[in-house]
Amino acid sequence: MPDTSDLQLDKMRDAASQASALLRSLGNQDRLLLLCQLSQEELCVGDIEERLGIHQPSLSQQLGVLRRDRLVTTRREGKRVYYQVADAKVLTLLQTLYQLYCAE
Amino acid sequence: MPDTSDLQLDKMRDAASQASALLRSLGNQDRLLLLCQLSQEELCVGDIEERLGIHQPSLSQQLGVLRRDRLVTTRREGKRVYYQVADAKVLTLLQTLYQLYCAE
DNA sequence: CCAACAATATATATTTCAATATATTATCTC
DNA sequence: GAGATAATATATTGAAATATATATTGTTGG
Repeated sequence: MPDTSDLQLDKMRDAASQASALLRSLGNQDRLLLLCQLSQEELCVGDIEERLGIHQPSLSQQLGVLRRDRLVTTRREGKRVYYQVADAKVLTLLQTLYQLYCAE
Repeated sequence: MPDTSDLQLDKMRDAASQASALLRSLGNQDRLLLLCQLSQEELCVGDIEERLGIHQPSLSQQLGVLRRDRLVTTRREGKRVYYQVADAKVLTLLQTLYQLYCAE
């Protein structure tokens, strides 16, 4: 029979499973950079390509990962596809990371 | 010749490189769980094993990763090795993750 | 149909994971 | 001080996931 501490451990494991999945999604230089861009404004693939100098197929692949993990959503406008951040947790984490690595 | 925006991009890339490395270090369920334990108090391997139910070799391997990435330090006391968190950024991130996944 | 924009496919190299086995270090007992 | 034991670390292996570069395909608008 599970006791209180086992239940707590299950909850911790569940939280850790979700949290570590998000950390892996962000744990790539290119994905992190492009999420930083998207956290400021909605952008299409070409915009991101130009800003970050990441080649298109590579960019599309990373965007595909973020789509799969439901961290971004897309909107097509003619030939262009616009991306935006779809997960509030991402924005919170990006803010923390900004403080740790980009602020004085 | 690099202009201002190139310099900014270099800085961003550097920050993203460091940040994404940290995210990868934390991006594993077992490592995240054991860092959560260590964020509360210094613990030896056996303590962690008992609390989390992770098998010893697996635990030692994950602790080895955290040592390699300089996120924890160790102190030997007789047969036991005590671990503690050595990186303030880890504590900050854990706090944010706690708010996102463990708080109501 | 052609050009622009984006996604997918393919191939290869690398990293990571998980399980098992073995080694190291320190303590204890005789 | 020579084993025996406890605590921890390392090695090994095979499978799975990820990264990276290039090539190809799909979609839309002109």
